[in-house]
Amino acid sequence: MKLSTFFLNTLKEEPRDAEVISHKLMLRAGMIKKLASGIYSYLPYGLLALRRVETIIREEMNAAGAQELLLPAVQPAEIWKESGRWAVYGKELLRFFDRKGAEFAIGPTHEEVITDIVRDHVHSYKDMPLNLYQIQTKFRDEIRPRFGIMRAREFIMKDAYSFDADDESAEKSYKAMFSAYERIFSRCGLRFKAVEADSGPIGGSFSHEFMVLAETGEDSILSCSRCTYAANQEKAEVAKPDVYSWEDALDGSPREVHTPHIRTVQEVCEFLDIQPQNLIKTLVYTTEKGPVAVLVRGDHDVNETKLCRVLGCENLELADEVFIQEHTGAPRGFAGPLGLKMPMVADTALLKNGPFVAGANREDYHITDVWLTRDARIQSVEDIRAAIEGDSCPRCPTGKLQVIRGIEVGHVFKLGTKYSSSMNALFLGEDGSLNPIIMGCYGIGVGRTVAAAIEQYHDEHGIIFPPAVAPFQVLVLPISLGDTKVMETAGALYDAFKDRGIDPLMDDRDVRPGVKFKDADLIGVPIRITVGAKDLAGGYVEIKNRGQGTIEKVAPDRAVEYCIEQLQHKGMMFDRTD
RNA sequence: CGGGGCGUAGCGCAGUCUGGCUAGCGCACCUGCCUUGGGAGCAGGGGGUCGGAGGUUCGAAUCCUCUCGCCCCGACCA
Repeated sequence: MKLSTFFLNTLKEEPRDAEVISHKLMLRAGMIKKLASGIYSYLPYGLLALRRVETIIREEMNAAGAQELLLPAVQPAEIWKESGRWAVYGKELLRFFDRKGAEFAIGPTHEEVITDIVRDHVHSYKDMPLNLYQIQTKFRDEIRPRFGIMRAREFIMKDAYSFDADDESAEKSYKAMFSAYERIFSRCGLRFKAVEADSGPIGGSFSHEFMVLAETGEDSILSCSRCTYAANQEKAEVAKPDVYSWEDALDGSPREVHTPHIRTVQEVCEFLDIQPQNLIKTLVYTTEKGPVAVLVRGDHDVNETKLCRVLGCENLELADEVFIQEHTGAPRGFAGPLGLKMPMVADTALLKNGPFVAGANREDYHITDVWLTRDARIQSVEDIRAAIEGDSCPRCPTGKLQVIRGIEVGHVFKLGTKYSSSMNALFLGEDGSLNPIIMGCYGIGVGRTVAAAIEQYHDEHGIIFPPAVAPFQVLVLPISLGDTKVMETAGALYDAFKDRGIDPLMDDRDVRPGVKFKDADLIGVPIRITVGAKDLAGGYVEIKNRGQGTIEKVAPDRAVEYCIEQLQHKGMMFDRTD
């Protein structure tokens, strides 16, 4: 491709609305253009990168035995009502009417559609295992789209669905996808981590998220320093602490102290001269099963996902001021476990390091010398707090959890029979019994993967594409268009790359060299070959590795070979498996 | 949905408080000269219903009312 005719417009100045690096660079490098909030066009340069990722995904999915199909973006309300999600999905599902008044939605995901297909075509255990996938545009009407293509409303996603006759087979399907994902992100050249995730209300025993590691990532990951345990913030467990002994618990007995207008953790600590870890924070939640008091240490936060699972409830909300006054007998800030008349759940951390200070359920009073299991009627002690840096690993004896940031690019989970049951996707087993198909679902944000690659690989000059994702792997940059020798050499290199099956980009624009160099750095082509008159007189061209910043002088007739070696040697080559 | 901010040329901005000649600047774009190893210089040029509607006024980018869009923080969420 010749740059003089390629549809590419780079920007010198930073777009005002862009916040994160990948968004800024994608706009500046002419990859995308915003049409509306969370809705973007892919311009040719951006599309090339997107296609690279798509191709890798396609190859690995096919290699794993999945079959590609294409599903409609517009979906009738009926199938959503059948699965029960029409009522549950909320405003994120963009709904509308057609001319006849029939109700439709734009697909945010395709479980219903795929289940509808499979229930009509799969009737026997002999038809499985089956794995079908699609790569296409989806729409979720996000409350707040941001970060450009990373969290857009319209986005391109690969979704695969597996169908199995029994759990063992379903687990195999899951593992096959898991390792396909490892290959996909490895081939993209990304540093990533698969972390345990909460499978949410859908249930199921497995769920993993694939996170591209980047400082600017939106998600927190807790990862063990010693073993392989890693989980997202929602799921991350905390090791059970040693429980205090009853001898310790004997000293002191609960005493009320006057704490006028002292209600926040910080205020109580200052007033009584104690540390937050010596305080019991009592939070009142309302659920569909009634109110519940949740006790955590003053320096800890409740993890509502874990709490929900422990309580077995679906809706969880912090109670308001009025509710608290009514049920604890005191305004917000003075609730405590002693004498509280509602179910209580305490976090495991409260089994250790007593005694504690807690609210007295009486305005302007707290209670000191509280030993939780001695003094309060606690229904259950569970792991319900958010894990934090330095917590003990739940899987190994000595590891500590550390917090790292990541961008979620993939999610694999077991759906079980949620959709097959509600939508009647049944099959006949070997024994003649009729059962719902066991499903799994495996997504990859394609556009987000491109953004994540940029987020992970860039410097102050621009993008540094991993070669497998790069729209072009090589850029031929002749310095002076007026010099015949330069243009001949550049042209020969350009043709030679094409002969070797590499599509090079040639900057044949009649602009000053500085402009070309700046653009080359910005758009992040992995290898740049500069052809200049002086170098040619010396018998060489200059080959720059964008990632390493190294520059080598190489004879023109060896240049193509050298570049290919570089791309292969550094593991940078776009390596095909099919 | 709550709080904050912004809409003036493709991009980045000034002008708005305190109304007044033909609405400016930088980048980008076009023409010419010149230049050619890290976003050169000179000269000339094109491009705007100042987000939209209504109002006040002799006169509105500027003041008032309504409205639409966009961004950030928060709440929320695959």
